[in-house]
Amino acid sequence: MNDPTTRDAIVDAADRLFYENGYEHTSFADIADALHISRGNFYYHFKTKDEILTAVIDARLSHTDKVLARWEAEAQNPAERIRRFIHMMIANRADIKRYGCPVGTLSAEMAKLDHAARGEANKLFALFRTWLGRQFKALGHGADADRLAMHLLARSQGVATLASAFRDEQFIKQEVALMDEWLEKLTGGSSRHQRRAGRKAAH
Amino acid sequence: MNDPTTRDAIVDAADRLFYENGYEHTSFADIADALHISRGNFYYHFKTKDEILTAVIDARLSHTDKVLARWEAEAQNPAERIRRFIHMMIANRADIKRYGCPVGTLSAEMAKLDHAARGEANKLFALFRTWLGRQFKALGHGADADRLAMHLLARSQGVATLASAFRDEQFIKQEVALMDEWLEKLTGGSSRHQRRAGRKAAH
DNA sequence: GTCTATACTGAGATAGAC
DNA sequence: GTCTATCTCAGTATAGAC
Repeated sequence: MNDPTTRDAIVDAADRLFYENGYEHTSFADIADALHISRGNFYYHFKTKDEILTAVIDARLSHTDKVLARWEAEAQNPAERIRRFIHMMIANRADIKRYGCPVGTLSAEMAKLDHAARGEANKLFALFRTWLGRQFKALGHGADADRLAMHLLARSQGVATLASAFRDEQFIKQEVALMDEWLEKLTGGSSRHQRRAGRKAAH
Repeated sequence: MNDPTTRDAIVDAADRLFYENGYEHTSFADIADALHISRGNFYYHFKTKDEILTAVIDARLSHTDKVLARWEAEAQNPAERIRRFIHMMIANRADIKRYGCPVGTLSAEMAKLDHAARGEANKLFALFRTWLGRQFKALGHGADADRLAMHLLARSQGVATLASAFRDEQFIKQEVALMDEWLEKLTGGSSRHQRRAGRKAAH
């Protein structure tokens, strides 16, 4: 905690390597080499690989928290906020094409390894789930809010999986357009007007 | 090739273990222990871990081929065949909940490892993709057949990912119902009539 | 706080006896 | 075809010098 730079650099590098190569496939040497630091120095900051994983997940959680709060603040209405979520896939399409979704692939790996951090990793999913659920509720879909949130999460996960398998960015754009349509229909086709009017609708 | 039993037993056990624990996380010892054979015997049949992986993928490919051919033969019309694909998720829901989709998780792991067998593993996806595409084409969606096939594949992948993350079988049923609706709409709501007219209902 | 040296473990792989 | 014994090497982890 005293000198955050080295520690933070380790977490950053580990975050990236876990995403690109997988948690298990990433060794201490890989992280140390990426930072040009020695393994000994490494162990001064983290005693075990699990500790790094926890730190990486925590960093992702707090980063996601901030992003969701920003979307909440910047976007005028729930439909627009949900659209931000959907269009995140466009912004990250190059990474998604190569490595899939960082949330989904980590969660899947933790499930296979039956790793202790599985619960922590899934909090990332839960974060999006509750946030999306809140938006759908605000749109007047109180009873179905969680179901809709899960549905949209699943759609994006599927898109990431296939885009990565077939290395196909175009597919991401196609499916994002379909999700936009779906959202449009859900908001009674009035969400663009709503945005302009600046109010939350109950359909 | 002379005595297929031991070799086949190895492929079977490896198939299961790769699915449940991941390829990288599965060691030779794990497979040997599962079969109660020695590691030496093991290496008589397969020289490297990659060889086993290739054998496992080949086995999955030929198995999938057979299943798709059976659906093609048993179901009366394209809509009914697509429904078989969708409902496969119900039949396998217990495994999906625990370990995700065998096709999607292997493909994702190969992508992260940047493994030589990535192309082979993705042939499993391609098999479903072309088969589904053929059904949609037969339904009269020639221009959109591949897009629809990819869309449906993505939906199922997403369902598997979320069902596994949240250990939620109910979610699979919910989403399967939505996919059924989607298919119904796509076939002009006439597919049930087709099925009833064609054949004894599958109960 | 950072480095070097080193111990320990398990996984991949081989040789050769039976 | 199957086994035991053994080798190598990468990955995890620790101790202690600077």
